[in-house]
Amino acid sequence: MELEQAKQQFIQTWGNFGTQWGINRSMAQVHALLLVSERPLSTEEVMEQLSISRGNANMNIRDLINWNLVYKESVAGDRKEYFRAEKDMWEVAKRIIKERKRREIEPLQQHLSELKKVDQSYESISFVATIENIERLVSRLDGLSDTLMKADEHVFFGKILQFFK
Amino acid sequence: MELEQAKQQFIQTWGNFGTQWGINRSMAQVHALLLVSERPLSTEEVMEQLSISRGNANMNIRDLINWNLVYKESVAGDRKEYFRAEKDMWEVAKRIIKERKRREIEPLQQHLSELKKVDQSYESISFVATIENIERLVSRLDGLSDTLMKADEHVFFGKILQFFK
DNA sequence: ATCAATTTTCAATTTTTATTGAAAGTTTTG
DNA sequence: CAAAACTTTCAATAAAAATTGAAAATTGAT
Repeated sequence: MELEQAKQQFIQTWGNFGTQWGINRSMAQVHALLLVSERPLSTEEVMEQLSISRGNANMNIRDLINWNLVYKESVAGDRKEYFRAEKDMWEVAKRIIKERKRREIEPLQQHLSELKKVDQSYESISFVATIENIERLVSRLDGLSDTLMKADEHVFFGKILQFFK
Repeated sequence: MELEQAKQQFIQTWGNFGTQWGINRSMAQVHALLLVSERPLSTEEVMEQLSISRGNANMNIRDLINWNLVYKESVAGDRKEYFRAEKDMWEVAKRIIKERKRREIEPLQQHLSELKKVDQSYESISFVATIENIERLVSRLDGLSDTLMKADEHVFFGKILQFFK
């Protein structure tokens, strides 16, 4: 397979994978494009290579910057902004986890904790038990993700695999 | 807050949370409804309580059964099928992980491995390196999920937290 | 301060995804 | 085996989400 073809393939695959995890296709594709690009790209280049509109390209690049997965970069003698993706995938994973935690897990925990304020009664006992069950699970996975974010990749996987084999 | 109100709230929250993770709202809501229901429910009851159509209720219940999160249950003297959710949330998490692994992670690994067959050339070196980086990350997270699925909840979190504090 | 280059916004539109509901299929009962 | 009870399917429709593109805003060079 030719390199350009393989890159296109990757962009498609990454886009599909993204949608399955609640990330919009364009955003995942822009991310993929920047991941496999040797040099930083301008908005124009992203538009062209993915055949998407200026607005779409702009918004998704901004989003990726907010997720800390893409950086602005300036190119000498050019006024345009250029963009470059973080390529260390362990870093990428940590940043995605960090953001999803902040945007989704923490609000969920907030909501769950509110729900426990339901009027006490015989019937509400098992409801509260279910909510607490969910809370326990969420906070454990959350704690695991903290561990993951703070740890160095090799140490993290090294120690865990060691333990369970 | 009243119990019924709290249950409704939970159904909404779980539905929203689901959509953020690529799970369709109705499916997450049916799951939530069954999670907080004391007794198994029939398709009719699901339809009524969530105000959704028969087709929608049926399909999402089937899906939940395929995800191993919901069981059929028969009620004596009633010909209808009734449905009950798995309420041990640690089990729920393990089953979701298992299914997403099978449906999404494994195909992704397959694709990535194909992409490495790109024509070798000076330019393709860094592309292959990026793909290998992603492969390494995916297979490590995948291994972690295996560990998680095999381990007992308390042992798992006990040991991991022990290690990193 | 001007103005061309560039970026951002957002209402309108398109595309994708989810939902409906009625018809077809299946199962169970008498 | 007829027919009622129940479940499944799927083409049509509706709703939600993503995308466009042109206008507005911003930037920065002179």
